[in-house]
Amino acid sequence: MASKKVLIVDDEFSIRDMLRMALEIADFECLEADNIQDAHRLVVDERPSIVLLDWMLPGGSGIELLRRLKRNETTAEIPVIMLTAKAAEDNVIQGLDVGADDYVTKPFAPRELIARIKALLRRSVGGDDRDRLEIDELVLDIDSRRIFVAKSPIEMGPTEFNLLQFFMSHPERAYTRNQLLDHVWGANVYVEERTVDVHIRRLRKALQGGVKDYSDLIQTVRGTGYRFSSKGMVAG
Amino acid sequence: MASKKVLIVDDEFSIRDMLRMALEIADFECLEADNIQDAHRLVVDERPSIVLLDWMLPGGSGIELLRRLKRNETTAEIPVIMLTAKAAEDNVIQGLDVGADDYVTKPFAPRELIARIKALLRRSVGGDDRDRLEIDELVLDIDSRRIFVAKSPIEMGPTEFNLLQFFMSHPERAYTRNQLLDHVWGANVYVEERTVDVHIRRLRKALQGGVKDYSDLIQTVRGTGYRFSSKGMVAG
DNA sequence: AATTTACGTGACAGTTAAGTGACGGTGGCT
DNA sequence: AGCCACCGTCACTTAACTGTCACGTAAATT
Repeated sequence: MASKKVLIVDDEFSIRDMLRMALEIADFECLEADNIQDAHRLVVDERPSIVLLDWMLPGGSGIELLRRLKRNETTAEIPVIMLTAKAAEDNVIQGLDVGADDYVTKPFAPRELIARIKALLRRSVGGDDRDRLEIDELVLDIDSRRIFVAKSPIEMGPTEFNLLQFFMSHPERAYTRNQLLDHVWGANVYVEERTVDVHIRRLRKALQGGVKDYSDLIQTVRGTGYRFSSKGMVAG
Repeated sequence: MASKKVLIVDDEFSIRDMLRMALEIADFECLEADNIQDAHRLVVDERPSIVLLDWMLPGGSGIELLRRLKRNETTAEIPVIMLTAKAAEDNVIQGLDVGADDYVTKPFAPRELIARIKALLRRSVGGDDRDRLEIDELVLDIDSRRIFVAKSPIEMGPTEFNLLQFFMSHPERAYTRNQLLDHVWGANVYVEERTVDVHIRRLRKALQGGVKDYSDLIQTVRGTGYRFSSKGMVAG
């Protein structure tokens, strides 16, 4: 198995260091962040297989990040393990409610943590989650984060990829620009509605680039927004 | 899963907020109300798939709303889950009598609540859950905002779509031009009555465009306005 | 049958929404 | 630092839809 990426989010250097060491011994690749902004960016850009999230962080508590991740379609599936001080049982409950998949109380034995990580990865990888979405000869490979048209890869930016992933997981449905912003960009980000148009255009352009032209899978719904649909596809 | 609308009726902001968060993570679309009047209006206008109803509300207790909903034919089918303080066992009995479909006592785990919501939706919706209106081979798909005639899509403008959606939700009934303006264009817009005629014509034309001609579902009621009716449809 | 009234229809111009190309800014990478 | 990819926004173009009119036609009224 290719080594899996683990994102460590903790503001204490010593803890990160200890975790990194334990994880690397267990053959995981490590990413680190000591604040929410970096962490979120790393999740989006690097798409780790799992996130270890400390509860207490400067600039917004861990639950804030957790909410953001779970609310966003493209990051919600990534398992999150909360790291929490022993006393704060309340937080555990709260965290599990918001969507954390497991928690470990400090101080913890690295062995235990790694066991839990492996358990979660087994669950998420082995489960019913499919790692690719396809329509006709258009294939979106979630694991490698690549798009193929008739077996050959086509290029697009991360946002276009996320947008397409969202569309392909929710076909035959019209979405407003704001809904797309919520699902693809994440709620509580502030960007103009019209920005969606531009990314739609970039995505369409990318979908034209391949051997086959799939750009009209993305349809404009005037007065509303956009829709992804394979209905009425012409064979050939 | 297609996202379903859930109406949260509770006067405490914190509870609403918590519920909204949990529900959005579970991919539900949320509506909120903190009083009976707003709640009732939202039920009628938005037609949520389910209502979460707090027992204690300012301006009339939750049971009042429950009665109103269950008494009305068009809202009676919407499942209602009561949210109730632990002590008040009596209320639960009373609520179930009046027609609540389930209840959850506070404090509750969001996971549990979501499980119940899903259970109820499964029960009431049955299998595949798409919002659509259909008459014979004419299908209006609300989710994708498309019209199909005999499975193939036909084109029309937004206003025509809205008009048809209104007609198909209110068949067998004559409406004056002004009523149509109110319902389809919205009150407080000022347009000429005759404008309706033009859109009716455009809609009829669109309904002729498909494989089958459905234009005479829209009938002129001379001296009054128009009516959508499937009565007297000719087979073939 | 003539007249009046209401609706149907095609055309038109103003308005609004979406498509598009360009640009500056940012952050990662070498 | 310098380069590169990408993002968000803007200004402008293009396309689509809207509302209204003028005129044609059908139905009621006389």
